[in-house]
Amino acid sequence: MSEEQRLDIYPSMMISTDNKPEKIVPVKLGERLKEIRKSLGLTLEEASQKTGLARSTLSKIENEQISPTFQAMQKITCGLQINMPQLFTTPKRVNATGRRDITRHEAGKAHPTSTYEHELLATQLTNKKMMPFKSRVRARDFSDYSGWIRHDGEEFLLVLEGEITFFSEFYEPVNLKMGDSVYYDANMGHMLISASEEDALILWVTAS
Amino acid sequence: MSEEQRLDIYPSMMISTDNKPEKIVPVKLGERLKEIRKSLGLTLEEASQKTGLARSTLSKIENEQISPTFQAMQKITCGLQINMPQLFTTPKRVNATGRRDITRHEAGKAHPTSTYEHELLATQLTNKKMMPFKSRVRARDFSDYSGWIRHDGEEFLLVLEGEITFFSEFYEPVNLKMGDSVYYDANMGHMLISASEEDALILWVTAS
DNA sequence: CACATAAGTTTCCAAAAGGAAACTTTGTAA
DNA sequence: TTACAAAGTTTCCTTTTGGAAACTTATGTG
Repeated sequence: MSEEQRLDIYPSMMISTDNKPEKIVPVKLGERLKEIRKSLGLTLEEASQKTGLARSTLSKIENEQISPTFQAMQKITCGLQINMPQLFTTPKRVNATGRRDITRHEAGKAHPTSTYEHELLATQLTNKKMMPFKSRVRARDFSDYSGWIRHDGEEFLLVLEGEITFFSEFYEPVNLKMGDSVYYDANMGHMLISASEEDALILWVTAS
Repeated sequence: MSEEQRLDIYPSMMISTDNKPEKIVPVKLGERLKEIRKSLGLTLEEASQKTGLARSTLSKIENEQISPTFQAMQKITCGLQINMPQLFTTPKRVNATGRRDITRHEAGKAHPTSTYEHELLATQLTNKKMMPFKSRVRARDFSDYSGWIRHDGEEFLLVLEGEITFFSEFYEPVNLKMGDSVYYDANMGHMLISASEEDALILWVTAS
């Protein structure tokens, strides 16, 4: 399969990349931190253990009694596994909201090619950031392809059934069994073939 | 829980988060500040006047001799008319290429919470557009949650094992069996519980 | 209800940040 | 090269942060 072919399975993939300039409003850090901690279901004590900051310190930060040092903030973001900007931005609700699209088992939109049988998921929705589909991998050999597959964005792949060999431009081929997954930049040449007796089934999600 | 993000499922989500708990590298704040100041063509003295911080203080911050307080950082961002995130993110983040991260079956990074057992995938890569993880759904009831889960971005969910009930703010609850999937806006309130005898296993991919 | 326990706040002190001024370095002109 | 000014760094001291423990406030439990 050439790369044009590959691209044609991305019809509704015009992804809304409305990168609005992040307008950061000075936010009450303490308040925000408390929100975050609560949303994680953590007590001060637990947060203390995760961050390495004393629970008294966290309390004071949350109540705006002190202004944490950058160091302290790093401990917080790192310990709670969040990123800095999250501490300053209150999650905005500007993007689309309220959409939902269910795809029942094997009820996706079929899209066969010479090397795959794709089953597109959530095709009712357009303008989505991700494009999920299941694929039955029929290719068995290099020669089933006419070259590297390559396109914009990033791709996540999970093996649902069987086994595949994942080839990519800059890495050794690797075998992936059921349950294994790989995340890669899709502009790096890639392709894959079934390595199991039955054609493998994979889940693919792409984003650009 | 109110409308804030349900952060516990977004551990290493976007920019900058390294996965090492203690070994924080992320930002050389001082270096970054110096870059910014230079690019504005300001001397320490001028920056001092604009920010209200002593020039000695600015010097020490730039040379990483001290860790500024949040207050100081606000004075900086405000005085120099920049956004907080600019201090943490190096602007040169463009489309990466050639990255690849394999996660073997059940070899993801565990991240248990009260309602889920998450297994984060592809955690070696940072700055990715998507965040994939598998989750064992332990919640069995509404009451296991303290409110809608809600956060930025869009989410794709595929049931790998068992059965779940998917609740969302604007739709009737719906049951999803193995192989079923759903795509939705994550800022619409949502939550889910296992409906099968065994706790269900799902694949989740989020993007924002 | 009193009691036990967990969650959160305040106190107190050591440690670190922030500011004024002294000091050093860099750049420029004679 | 010296003289000088501007830029940047370090010192010294005051103010503030951050941590341990005492204290107060919620949340059950029998």
